[in-house]
Amino acid sequence: MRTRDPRPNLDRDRIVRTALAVIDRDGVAGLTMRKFGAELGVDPMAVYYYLPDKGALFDAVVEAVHDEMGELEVGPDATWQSVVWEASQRMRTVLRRHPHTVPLIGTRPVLSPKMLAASDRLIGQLVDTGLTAATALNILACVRAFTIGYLLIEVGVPAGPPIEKAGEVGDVMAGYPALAAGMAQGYDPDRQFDLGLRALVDGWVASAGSGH
Amino acid sequence: MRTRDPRPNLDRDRIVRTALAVIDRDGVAGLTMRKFGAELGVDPMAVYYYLPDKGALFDAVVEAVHDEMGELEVGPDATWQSVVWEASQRMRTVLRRHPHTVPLIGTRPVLSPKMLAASDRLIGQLVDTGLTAATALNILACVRAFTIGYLLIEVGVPAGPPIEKAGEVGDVMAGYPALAAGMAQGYDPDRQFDLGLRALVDGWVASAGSGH
DNA sequence: ACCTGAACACCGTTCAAGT
DNA sequence: ACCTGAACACCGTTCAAGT
Repeated sequence: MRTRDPRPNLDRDRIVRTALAVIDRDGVAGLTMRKFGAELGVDPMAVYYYLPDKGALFDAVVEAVHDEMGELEVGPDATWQSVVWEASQRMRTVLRRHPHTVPLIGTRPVLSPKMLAASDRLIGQLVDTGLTAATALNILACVRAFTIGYLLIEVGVPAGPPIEKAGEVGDVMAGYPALAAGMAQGYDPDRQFDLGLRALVDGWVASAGSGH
Repeated sequence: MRTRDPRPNLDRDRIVRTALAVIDRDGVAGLTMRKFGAELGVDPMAVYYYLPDKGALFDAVVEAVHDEMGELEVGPDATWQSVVWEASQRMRTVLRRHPHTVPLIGTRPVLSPKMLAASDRLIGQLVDTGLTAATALNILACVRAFTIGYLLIEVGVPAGPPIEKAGEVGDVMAGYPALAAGMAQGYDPDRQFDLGLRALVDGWVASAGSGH
């Protein structure tokens, strides 16, 4: 008895936004094309009119998440260190809003025009602060590796079937004194990350020069 | 007409070694329980006698790869920098032999006794060189993040269905001058990685002290 | 142009049964 | 103890068909 909307009730944007929402809620493995169709209120195969396959859907989600990072505005007195720092922190902030997408981001290097343009722009901004393009690319690759690698460990979302249980972590720690000592003060992932990022950025200056 | 071997022709070790070999050959998605049974020459369900499910098989593969890294022998004049450097390089070497396992390693933080013992040992070795346990854990986490993050980008193995094609990379680069300039000299992943790792290690000294 | 629905060729896993 | 085989409840995707 529902009136049918004569206009298409599906479009690429709605599909991608919904996919991201489903992944945020149910994880990557929780997004099946069949359940996804139900979520959208259409036949599961309707999605294939807009995207060739599930891989393309994942790539589109990766792009959507990257879009959420926006563009960096760089002041005239910015250093390359400040630009790199800001880029990394922003990536971290956005990915912590979408923890289930981290394995996707780390694993699907989308080479769409939009993604390439974003990289090109960022490298250009780094070059403007005095780096060579090659050095900019190098440090960006390293900082990205650190950022997503750290998030991967931090969120610890298994990509496949569930992980074997290992009992109470607290109990297990008893047999590993150095590990236990290291974790005695508790651990603050943000602080740890900041220390690592700072080391990576500052260390580049100390050991490799600033690109000229 | 074949004579049946009266002894079990399956054991956990053979299962795990074969699984790693299959993943090396066909990728993670190429390992299905049904094909895996055929590979082993048994009914697919035979594996379930030794491991509860596919996730446990993946965890066992992760452990097997970690085992391949072996233990670090640390001389009396070793610095924490040399220990961390060696641990990272060894991880990189082993994972480059098993590129398809990288997403698995990055995504399945196995907490088995063996893995915990290995971490405990390494932290202990770092403490012996003068670091506090907390600092050792922190820098280890950061170096691991960098190492697997870098490998993840480097090997670029899609975890899900195949990636959307983006035409010839060379052609596409035309519209992205900074990117093109950065890649003009070609790129040497080993050198890039070494620079990043060195920055991370040296930077830690410069900005956070050496733990006392 | 946009969506449906049946069909195909797969999956992982449970469970009772065989030896 | 160790392995089999049928069965269950799913998958992603193709393709012809509907409107």
